[in-house]
Amino acid sequence: MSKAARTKAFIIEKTAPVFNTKGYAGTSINDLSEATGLTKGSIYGNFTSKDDVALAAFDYNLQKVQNVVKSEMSKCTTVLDQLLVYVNVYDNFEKFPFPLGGCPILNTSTEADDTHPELRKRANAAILSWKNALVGLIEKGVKMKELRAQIDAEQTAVAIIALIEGGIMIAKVTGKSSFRKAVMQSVEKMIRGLV
Amino acid sequence: MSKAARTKAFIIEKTAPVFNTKGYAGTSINDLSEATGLTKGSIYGNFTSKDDVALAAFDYNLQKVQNVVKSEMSKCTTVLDQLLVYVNVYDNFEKFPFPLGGCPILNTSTEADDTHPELRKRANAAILSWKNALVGLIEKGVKMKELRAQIDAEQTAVAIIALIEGGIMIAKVTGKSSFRKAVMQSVEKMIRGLV
DNA sequence: TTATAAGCATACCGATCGGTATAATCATAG
DNA sequence: CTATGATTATACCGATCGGTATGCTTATAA
Repeated sequence: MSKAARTKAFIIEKTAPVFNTKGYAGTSINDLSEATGLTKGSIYGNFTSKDDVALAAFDYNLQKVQNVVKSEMSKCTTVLDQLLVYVNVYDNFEKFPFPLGGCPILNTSTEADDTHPELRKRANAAILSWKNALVGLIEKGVKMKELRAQIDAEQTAVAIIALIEGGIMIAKVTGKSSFRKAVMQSVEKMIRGLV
Repeated sequence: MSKAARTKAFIIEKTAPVFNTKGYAGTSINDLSEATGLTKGSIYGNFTSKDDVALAAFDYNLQKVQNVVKSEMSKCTTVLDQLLVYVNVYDNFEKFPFPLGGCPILNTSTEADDTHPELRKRANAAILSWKNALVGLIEKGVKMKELRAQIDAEQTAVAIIALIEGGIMIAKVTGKSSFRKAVMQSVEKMIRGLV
């Protein structure tokens, strides 16, 4: 790993939480300098623009979330347990290495949908792949006779994502994690209703 | 109504959609000038700061949403129908005079939760009052024997809000209103499950 | 060990940021 | 119709914005 690659990774690691809390428009190059301890010049030596850093930071934050879920899922054998991983993970948010500032998909989606096509594209892709993963999981469960046959996999998948993201948003702005936990109970009900 | 009051209302009306699409940090005073056709000086003649305009704009956008719901609810007699107003309204988003840029609660919450205490406070209050309205409605339904007695009103209310906000977010970033409609079907199921 | 390039800091660019002092213009009560 | 205060525009403030040109300082392959 070259020096440049290491510095680049270092910058991403340090600035990702800043972008995820302050947002794209709310984050200045100066913020990136402060977060890394590097000067503006050295940041622009490794990235071509603020956009460039922001996109890499989003990818990093998203990876972090996906790693948590993937890691927990690998411990499960049944489809039901795999689906319940989401409940577990988002119910115990703080126990996992989650990105500072909450869910990057939620944050990036709401900021970028009207303002930043490239970031929006990434958030869009993240949602679609999440949804497809859920649909695949549910269909697998149906095939394995773990879940009922008459399930609308697509509708269920989108509802689960909406509940999770909505729950995160509510808990974050109210400062009450109990709201997130309440929503996760609804997610659990919904998942157990698939059996 | 004095000239000043009319101008103030005019500024709010014209800038509210700008704040709701570009966000607080992403909106400049120059944007406000362009949106109103007024110069910076005259905006600061009616408001003390950018914050001042932003807060008023949020209130305006929130009012707009609440008016739609209130107006539709007044046409309903049963609690069930009143609850289903949310499904109807958010399913047919485009047919109602909704604020440009989507749900102001969602937009403001995700941007301001880590950055802007005053805006966050307002978004927080909006969520809580929405939740309380739902809880009140559900409890009324239980008392009137319209709904089952064993309902966890609080949990149901939070779940409905989470579904709606999550659904809006997903639909907005993907550009597929069908996702929002799918989520609203889940909300309808949830509500009909209360009977 | 030394040549050479890659990596980083300093200093600067024009533009725009939020905000204000002051002058011109307008509405309105007497 | 005029006086007066309220309202709006002009012009400007220092600070910060994203970005860059230019050197100094390192890492690294020969």
